[in-house]
Amino acid sequence: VEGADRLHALPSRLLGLAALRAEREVAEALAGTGARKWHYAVLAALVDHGPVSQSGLAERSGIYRSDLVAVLAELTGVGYVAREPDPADRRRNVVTATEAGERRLAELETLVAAAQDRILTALTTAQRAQLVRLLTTVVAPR
Amino acid sequence: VEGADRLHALPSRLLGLAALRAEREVAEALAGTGARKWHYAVLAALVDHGPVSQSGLAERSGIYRSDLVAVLAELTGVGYVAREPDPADRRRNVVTATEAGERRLAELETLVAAAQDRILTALTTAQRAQLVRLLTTVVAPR
DNA sequence: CGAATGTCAGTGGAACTGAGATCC
DNA sequence: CGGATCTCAGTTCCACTGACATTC
Repeated sequence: VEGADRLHALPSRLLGLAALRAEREVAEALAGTGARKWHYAVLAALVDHGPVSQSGLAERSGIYRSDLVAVLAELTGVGYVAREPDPADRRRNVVTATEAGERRLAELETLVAAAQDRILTALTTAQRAQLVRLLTTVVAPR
Repeated sequence: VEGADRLHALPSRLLGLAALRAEREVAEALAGTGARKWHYAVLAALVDHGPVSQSGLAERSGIYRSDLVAVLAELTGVGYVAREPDPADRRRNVVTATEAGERRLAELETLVAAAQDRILTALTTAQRAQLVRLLTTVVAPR
């Protein structure tokens, strides 16, 4: 029988390990400025696509709409986003990134980008692109 | 400005998403027979490399020494592994896979393999190998 | 009415920490 | 003695669920 290392080539295991390190790298990078990954995700989603309702924002950014509440409370508390009732549908809140929020996003952007670089440090530029392509395919809705 | 989708091409995000789906797929596959991913990891590590102490097993399989205790309790409880004090060093326990454990591993193996297949269903065989190669490089000790 | 929205409380799993007991 | 090993208790974080009030 071959001395196969079942664990070390298992895709699900490799994904878990890589994701764990990536998560940590990002968290560590953002921790210095008191931000967490959802702060970046929410700000990026808002700046890239404009104001939305909370449920729409949850869908865009991937956060759960329950957990979004706490994140928005933090971000509005420091003035990075504004949350106002939608006059057209009073069930909804319209969430908008403020100018301070856009500046904050730019700041976080460099930190996140540096973290990505640290995560993929062992890969060439072409390999990084390929990895992103493969992962995008894997993650794509069936 | 380009309408760039910062989030959708972010490696750390893609890794997190893919890992989450993979984790779920494996958990779901194993849940049918009452196993969890650590059961497979521990059995595979034991069968592939032979008996070890708990700390060695923890290192091999990636589980924490603290959490390993509970997993071993479950596996010894149903007779898949044996845990005996090491006569040469009585601080240690020697953990061994029983014959029933080897049969159990074979059973879990097919379930786990099927889960991997479901995870990577959108990729060709060559792409899967490439993904494993890239992830292995990313995860490799620096 | 049913359906959607925002909010809150809570669950379960996993990674991780700290401390004790035993033994080298 | 210092250091390693096993064990237990507990913390923190995150994805996720369920329920509720309000509004469409």
